[in-house]
Amino acid sequence: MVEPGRRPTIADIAREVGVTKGAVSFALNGRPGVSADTRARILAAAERLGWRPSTVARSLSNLRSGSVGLVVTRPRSLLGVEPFYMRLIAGLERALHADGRSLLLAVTDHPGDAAEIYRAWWSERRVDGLVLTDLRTDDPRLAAVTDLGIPTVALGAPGPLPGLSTVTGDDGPTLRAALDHLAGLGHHRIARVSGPAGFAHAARRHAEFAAAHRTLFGTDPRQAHTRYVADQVLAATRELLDDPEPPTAVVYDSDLMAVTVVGSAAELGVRVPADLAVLAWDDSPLCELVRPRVSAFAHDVDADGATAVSLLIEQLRTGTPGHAELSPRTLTVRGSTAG
Amino acid sequence: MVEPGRRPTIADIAREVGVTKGAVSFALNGRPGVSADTRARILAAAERLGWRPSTVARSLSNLRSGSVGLVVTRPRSLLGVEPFYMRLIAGLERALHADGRSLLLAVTDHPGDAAEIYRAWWSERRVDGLVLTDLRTDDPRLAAVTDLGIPTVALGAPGPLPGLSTVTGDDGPTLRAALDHLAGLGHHRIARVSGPAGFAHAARRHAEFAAAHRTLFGTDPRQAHTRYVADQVLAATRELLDDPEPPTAVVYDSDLMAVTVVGSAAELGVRVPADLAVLAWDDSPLCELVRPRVSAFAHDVDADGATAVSLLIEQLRTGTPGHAELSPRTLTVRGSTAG
DNA sequence: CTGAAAGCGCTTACAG
DNA sequence: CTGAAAGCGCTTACAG
Repeated sequence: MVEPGRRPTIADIAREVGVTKGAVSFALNGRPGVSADTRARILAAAERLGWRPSTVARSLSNLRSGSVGLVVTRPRSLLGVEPFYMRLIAGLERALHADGRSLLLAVTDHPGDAAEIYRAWWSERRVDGLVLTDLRTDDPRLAAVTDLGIPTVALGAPGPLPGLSTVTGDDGPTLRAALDHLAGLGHHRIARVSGPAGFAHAARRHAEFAAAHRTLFGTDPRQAHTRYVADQVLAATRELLDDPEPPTAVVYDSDLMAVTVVGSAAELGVRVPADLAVLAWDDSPLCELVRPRVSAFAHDVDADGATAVSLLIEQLRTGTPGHAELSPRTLTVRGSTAG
Repeated sequence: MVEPGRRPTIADIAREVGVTKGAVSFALNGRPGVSADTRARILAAAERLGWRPSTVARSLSNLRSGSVGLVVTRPRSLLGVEPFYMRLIAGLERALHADGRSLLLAVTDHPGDAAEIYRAWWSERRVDGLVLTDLRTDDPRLAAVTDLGIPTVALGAPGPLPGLSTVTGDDGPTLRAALDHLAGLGHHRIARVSGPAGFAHAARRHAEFAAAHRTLFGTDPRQAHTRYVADQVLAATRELLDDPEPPTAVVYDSDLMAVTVVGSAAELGVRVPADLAVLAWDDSPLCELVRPRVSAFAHDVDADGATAVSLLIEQLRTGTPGHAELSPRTLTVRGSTAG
């Protein structure tokens, strides 16, 4: 008998069926070592009592927490509007949930805190592994996870990293496709506004865009680095437009950046797309909020999150990091780059 | 000696200092029962070894998980663009983190799943309590958490609920302020587009807006219920505008709704604010993305999350649910309701 | 194949 | 004030 309110344990089942707790554990975990008849009676009792395994008890035995950690190190003000993070979190949670795991989340405005949080999580045995995003050039977090030996997957890493699982992507083809699309519309002064150079992905795209531009036009493109904040994006754009030979098209490093510019076109003194074509890296419903709607390169955040999770789970099982590709980016043409 | 890679436990500290594990536990938790000298030596050893408590071990002893659960039951497609959820999650995480707790998150497209997830979390001892949002009229989750006896705080509940902590707000004054603001600009045909009637907050605001409108104008206002999806919001707006005496101002139930309408004003055949003034419930940077910028009633999501968390923690400690008020809403006037 | 026992890393009621 | 021991709910190596 289990008094109401108390949640049943394997001891209750064992008493009910008249076997040991060990036998119950074997039966419930589908391991050999218990007769078919006993197993059936144990499963029936578990069902009848409404037994579910205690996650913490199992974790303590396993020395595994069942959780995967993600530290989002972006300003809170950005988090609300930049759709990427919510989508990433939802995607990771879905993939982890499907494997009976959960996501441990921390949000901090200060990037330097991340390594400290990892250290605490690891020593408190809160996480079995980590998902890293927004890798920086010379990222201090890499040393931290390597030193501590935390199984980790780096999502969107520029390339394979020693000891980590990585989900990498080659942005070159996408950036060439961006240039091709715009050049096909008659543009030949095509600039780019990039995220902060401190981000590995921004630095890499910066270099790859330059290379693609040189191949196509034989010259270096104009590119600006800026933070993902509205007024700085507008300032960077204004500076590009102040050039004696201003660009007629700009590729932005996020959908939010591009949407901000299209929304503020009048203040910038340009018409989109007549004076300035605008193309976004990353797509989201934000791109459909402004007029003209914003052309964008979409990628499948859910799929990339699932890829990262499966690599990490595999690494937890085998001890060996794995590598995979980001989902490809596909262009959706809308009004902001109309012909 | 603790071999490298292995994380130290209180047994290591006990051996190092030459006392029992119990003494170590008392010392580390600041409880009486150990001499000042021993305590100091224990703390020093813990520091030297880099000891941190194992969360799962502590949870198993305490029979408390240290986690609070949130199930977000909105379509994933909405989650990316609607800033509220990411802000709520970040706010809850911050408040919980400050208390050494963590947020367990699940995202599901299907509202019916939530009660099932609560049940699983509870029986697996994954959570100590829950945060409920987006209460529905006759919400099946209420019966579930009451039956199971899960400590729960309902954020944005219409009023006190038996057995639950609640953070409630009176929307009446805000809706009257909305009408006053618009009437002050000369509007007297003021409609409202509301979220689905199934949501308790939408139903309540619907009724309170009607009451406020009757008080001010002596007539019932036109109001429409719609899902938080772009085309349905536009359809509802179009229907209002098709009236022989169309409204000259509309109050929308979210910033995203209002921004969608302002972004699509041309398709709707209206100029904002000349033909149609637009006012949003909830503020976010989205409101600054379109032109004209959208006037909105802001509230402090972070503060409300912190309030919910502190009520829940108090309830976990005392067993008694508490009640508090939502942060007040403040109007930011922008171009969409310019004079 | 089966069962009794130890162990995961903590906390705490209880006896000296 | 101090210490030895049992317990939280599982898993699993080991002996019958």
